[in-house]
Amino acid sequence: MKDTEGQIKIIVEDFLLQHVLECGQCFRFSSEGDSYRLVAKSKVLKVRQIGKELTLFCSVQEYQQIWMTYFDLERDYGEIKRLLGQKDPHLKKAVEEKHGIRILRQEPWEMLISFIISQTKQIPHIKKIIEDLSNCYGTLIHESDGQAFYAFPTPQQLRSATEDDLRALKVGFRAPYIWNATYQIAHGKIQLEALEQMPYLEAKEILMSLNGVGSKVADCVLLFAYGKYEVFPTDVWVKRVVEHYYFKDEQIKMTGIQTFAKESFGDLAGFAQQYLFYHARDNKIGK
DNA sequence: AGCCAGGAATCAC
DNA sequence: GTGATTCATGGC
Repeated sequence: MKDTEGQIKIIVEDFLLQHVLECGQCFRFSSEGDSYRLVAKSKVLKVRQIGKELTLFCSVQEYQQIWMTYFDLERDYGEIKRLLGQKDPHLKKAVEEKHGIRILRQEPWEMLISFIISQTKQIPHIKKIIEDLSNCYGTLIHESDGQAFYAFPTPQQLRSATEDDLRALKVGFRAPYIWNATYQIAHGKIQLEALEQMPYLEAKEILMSLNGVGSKVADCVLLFAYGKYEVFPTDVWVKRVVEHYYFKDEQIKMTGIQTFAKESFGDLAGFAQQYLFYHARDNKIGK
């Protein structure tokens, strides 16, 4: 690791910024020339990758306290990919194609609201709504070239939005879901920090007690914010790719997909899901 | 124009 | 308990 005037250079293996950011797990990033700019953890980060060299435009302290964990840089993805690749040829192909994926460690509250918004929406629209939410209710954290960046609003900040305010941001029928979840969290009815230490099913049950949070949204929060890697979030793409590759295009129920994933991928189901999802969506598998 | 999107609640049986 | 319908909005 080298530190040169506010930028860190590190060598990364099994890491490709494009895969990490564009595989559908996060929403607040944009491509800027040969770099990406992302907003997370109430920070704005410019980051660039050339070959195996990753350059982060931040201090050493910020890297060690935030981004090393955020990008999951201390995990051996080579080993994960090796184990998954030997399970079956379809997964092997997905892993080879999307070899640079990392499962980010994002913030529970932001993931909760983001994935409540995500239901039956396409990723570009999800990104726009999250930007609008942040611009309207979040804290100004950075300005450059006349462009302002806002942190994702805290529960307390989002409390100032009425249901109609939310509807104005085009969240549609999700407005009461977001409003209610914000109320529950802001008033401590549900403590998101407490889910960290809980077993998967117990934490999932609590998340699903929120209106508008079903099995898939809960699993996304548990995977992308809490690192519960045994989950297998099953959306339309994952359902299609599993049916196509493993059940000869036969229609399978959600419970069947979950059973299949648990038996096939075990503790690595979350990783397998992300390789399969990105691969399927990029190649329109099963559609 | 009609169908679908990183689904979930509600109703019908 | 399972299956169909409904829910906003935007992209194609």
